[in-house]
Amino acid sequence: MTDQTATDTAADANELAKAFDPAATEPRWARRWFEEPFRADATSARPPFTIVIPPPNVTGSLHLGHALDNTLIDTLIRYKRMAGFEALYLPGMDHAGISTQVVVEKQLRAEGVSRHDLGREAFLEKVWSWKAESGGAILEQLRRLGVSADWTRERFTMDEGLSRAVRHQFVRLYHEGLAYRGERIVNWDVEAQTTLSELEIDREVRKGKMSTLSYKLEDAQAAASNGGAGEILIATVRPETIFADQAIAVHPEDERFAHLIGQRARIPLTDRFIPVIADVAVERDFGVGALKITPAHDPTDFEIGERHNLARPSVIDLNGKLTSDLVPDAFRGLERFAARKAVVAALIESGDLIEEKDHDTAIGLSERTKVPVEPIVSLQWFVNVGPMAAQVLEGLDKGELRITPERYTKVNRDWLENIRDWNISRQLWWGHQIPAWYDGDGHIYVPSAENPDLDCDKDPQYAHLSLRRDPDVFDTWFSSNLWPFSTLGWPDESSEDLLKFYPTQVLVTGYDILFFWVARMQMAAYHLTNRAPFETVMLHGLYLDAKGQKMSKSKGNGIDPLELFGEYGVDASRFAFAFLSTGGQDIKHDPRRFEQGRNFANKLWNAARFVRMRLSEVAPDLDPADPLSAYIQAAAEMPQGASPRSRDLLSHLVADKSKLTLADRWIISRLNAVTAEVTGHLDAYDLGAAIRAIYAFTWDEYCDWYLEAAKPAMSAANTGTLATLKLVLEHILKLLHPFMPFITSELYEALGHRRQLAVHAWPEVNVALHDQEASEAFTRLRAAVSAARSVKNELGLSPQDRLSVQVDGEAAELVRANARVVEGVARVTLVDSLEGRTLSAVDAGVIVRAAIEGTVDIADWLGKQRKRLLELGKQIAQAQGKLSSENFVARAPAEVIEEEKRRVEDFGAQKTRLEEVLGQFE
RNA sequence: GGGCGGUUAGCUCAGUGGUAGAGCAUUCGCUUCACACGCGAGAGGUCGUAGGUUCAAGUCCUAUACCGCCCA
Repeated sequence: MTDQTATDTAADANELAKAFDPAATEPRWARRWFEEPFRADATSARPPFTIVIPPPNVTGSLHLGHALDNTLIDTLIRYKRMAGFEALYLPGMDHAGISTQVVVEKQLRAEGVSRHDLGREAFLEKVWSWKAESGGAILEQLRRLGVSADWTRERFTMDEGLSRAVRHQFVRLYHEGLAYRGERIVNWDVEAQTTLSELEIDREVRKGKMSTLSYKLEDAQAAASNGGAGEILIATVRPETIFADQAIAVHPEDERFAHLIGQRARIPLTDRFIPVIADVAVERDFGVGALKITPAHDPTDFEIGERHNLARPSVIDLNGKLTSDLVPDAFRGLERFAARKAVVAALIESGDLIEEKDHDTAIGLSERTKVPVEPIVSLQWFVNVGPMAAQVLEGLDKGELRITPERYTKVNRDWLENIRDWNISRQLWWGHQIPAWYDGDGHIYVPSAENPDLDCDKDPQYAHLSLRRDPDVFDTWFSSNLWPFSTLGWPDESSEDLLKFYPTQVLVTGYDILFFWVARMQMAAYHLTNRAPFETVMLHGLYLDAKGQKMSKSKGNGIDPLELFGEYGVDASRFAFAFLSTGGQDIKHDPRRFEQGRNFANKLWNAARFVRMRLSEVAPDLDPADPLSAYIQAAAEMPQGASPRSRDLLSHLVADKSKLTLADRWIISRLNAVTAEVTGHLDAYDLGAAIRAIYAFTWDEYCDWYLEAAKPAMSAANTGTLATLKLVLEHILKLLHPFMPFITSELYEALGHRRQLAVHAWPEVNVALHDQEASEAFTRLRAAVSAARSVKNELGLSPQDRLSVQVDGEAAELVRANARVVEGVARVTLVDSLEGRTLSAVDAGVIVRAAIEGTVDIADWLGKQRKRLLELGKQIAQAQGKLSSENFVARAPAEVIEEEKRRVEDFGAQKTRLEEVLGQFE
């Protein structure tokens, strides 16, 4: 379809639009890259370069963080594809268990329905239809972003293949003894009705109360030993849980309480007595120094309870309500926070509340529902991740995996070193149902290692049993941790894709999911595939709002990427993302960066438009037999062999410099240097530096200087200049393509190419293109032009006014030899001599003079020159100071010393001339 | 409590040892035949503070202040 599509384009219109219009260009390419995806070939001989997308959650649509992620990924992928790699950008999405279920439940609630009203099957149907909707929106956004993903390989974490991978992971971990079922204290989300892992909880400090309660000692003797006080005071922030108290704990070395250890005290509002125990976990400085131990409702208490063999009755149910026979009737059935108030009131009434004071309490909130989590004791599935973490740490030691910015390696390590068992079961419906079955006696049945795919209730060996499958599903990260290899065919280890594209080269993601996702992928990959899942982890910063705050739905400060795309264009947005991404720093939103991208796109568009116009004007006068002319004329890409390839053309051009002007030689030399620079930055994954280099070269050098300098030579007689114009522009398009794929593809086509730019080769660096002489000479010409412009400005002339100037200095001869360029660009006329008083501008190697006519106010000019003189004096003194220091001369490298000497000379010469110029006004 | 990042021009940010940069804003002048989403000429920083290392420090080290983030 390539050729057919190409017909309906700007390439065939006679002229490009005056301004770049993203809306007129982007949809066509976006559609093309989606409909004809960049397929990666597992059988190719090219070296692989793989990046798997951090799969977006199907909870809605993409935010700016995703747009940033995918821009960076696509830029690297497009670069590597051009550079000769078998580049695979593997797209897909995450079912995002709890997040998605919460979203759909919220929708249902708005309709007055609960998931239980629907039942599991009907509810899942709802979620799948939401997945289709959300997934479609995400896909559309990625499509608009122009990512060159291999859409034939799109994956979803609940695909058949990926679900199979999850099951294999679990079965294997179970038989290795790493996955187990046990009763532990877990974090319960009373709204979502599921457990949560540590990572799914946000800590927040809230204002609360700390209550000091009186627990009456059981016998009089104890009371006596307590200085007559018949009580022990404890501090708590959760008085409503006292009914589940199992002990009072004090620090073993706390003299205040030593005599009470072993005594018993009564729980207020009840008739039950609990022992006073000693445990080192008690903080002596907290409250009054004694704690009530409630194993079922606090993680620390749970641990203390385990050490002392305490029972762990629960008094709060899964809905967060007080329950159990232990709770007095008055409070039974109350919601936990209401219960707290009621219990406090009762304690005041009974006189057991000694004190209540303000206290900042750290509480855990469910990341998804924002509800305070309730620690509860429950039978759940866990993974002992210690051994897996150890494998990753070993790999990090061996340097098998690089993280950039490097500082995150330590963060990664610290987390792995202090890792705790991972609760992987969730009481949700949306997700991978756990492949574990139970019989009536509570025995566990898990598929065999030999045949993990066979359900236990279909396994003939268990036919005599009545098995019930665990209704729970896995934590969503228990599937996304397999993403880099499950998407490539694992557990089928002979999968062609897996063999070719795994391990992947880079993982690009925000540092905020280093623990959630990156570390878990590391562990799964090392354990299940015996290797690191990626060579490099490239972490970028978070995309913050203009005030520097995290964007969030609740704050309503989010910015929709589509709005930015609409306002500035996708290329401009991608430019901004690349430009802003430096060193993993957080990114504060700044519309000015998007404007810069838009302006840059327009600048490039107009440069191309200009070049194209000039070339088509002269094309009829050219001889098609000449290869350069043929290249210039080409309205369509020449058939293979008829036209030299562009890099050969460049070599051809510089081989015969007679056809080139100084400006041509200079820009080709600069192009080569910039190509080397950009390539180096891209290889180092420093996209910000790369785009900056391209931007500066395109705007400041190609447009501002080269195009202006080339204007006088744009005639049919100068095939060298015409070819240089086109060649350098095409190279710019190639260098820029990974960053701004739409406009570059469009312009490349408009310059007569049929094959889309994305599949062309990356420009090579060629030392033969370096031209020191031209670089130095053109720098002098630039100085002459700038000086001439400065003089015109001082004289208050309009740019179009012609001014006669006289040029002196070392570079005078060079300037005269290139008079046409200097006269054209600066709009001056070079003359040999001038009458009367003159006003001058001095720059490196040149002094440009113009006659002062009439009543020009030169006070301003004189002031500037004097200031300049002072500056020069300072610079010279500084350089001379260094040169006269024995230490400097003895220790500094020779080239640095040479540089300082050169400065003294250069500045000295300028100073002399300035003094001379000013002398005539003394 | 532990760890990390930031502090550079009015604003937002680049810049890891050798003459301080960009975009925007600002001053002056321009409908110069690619571009006013533009062109030219300017102005504007003792690089948070205090020490130190070095021939040489925005850049390396130490301390410190303030802002932000992560973990407990």
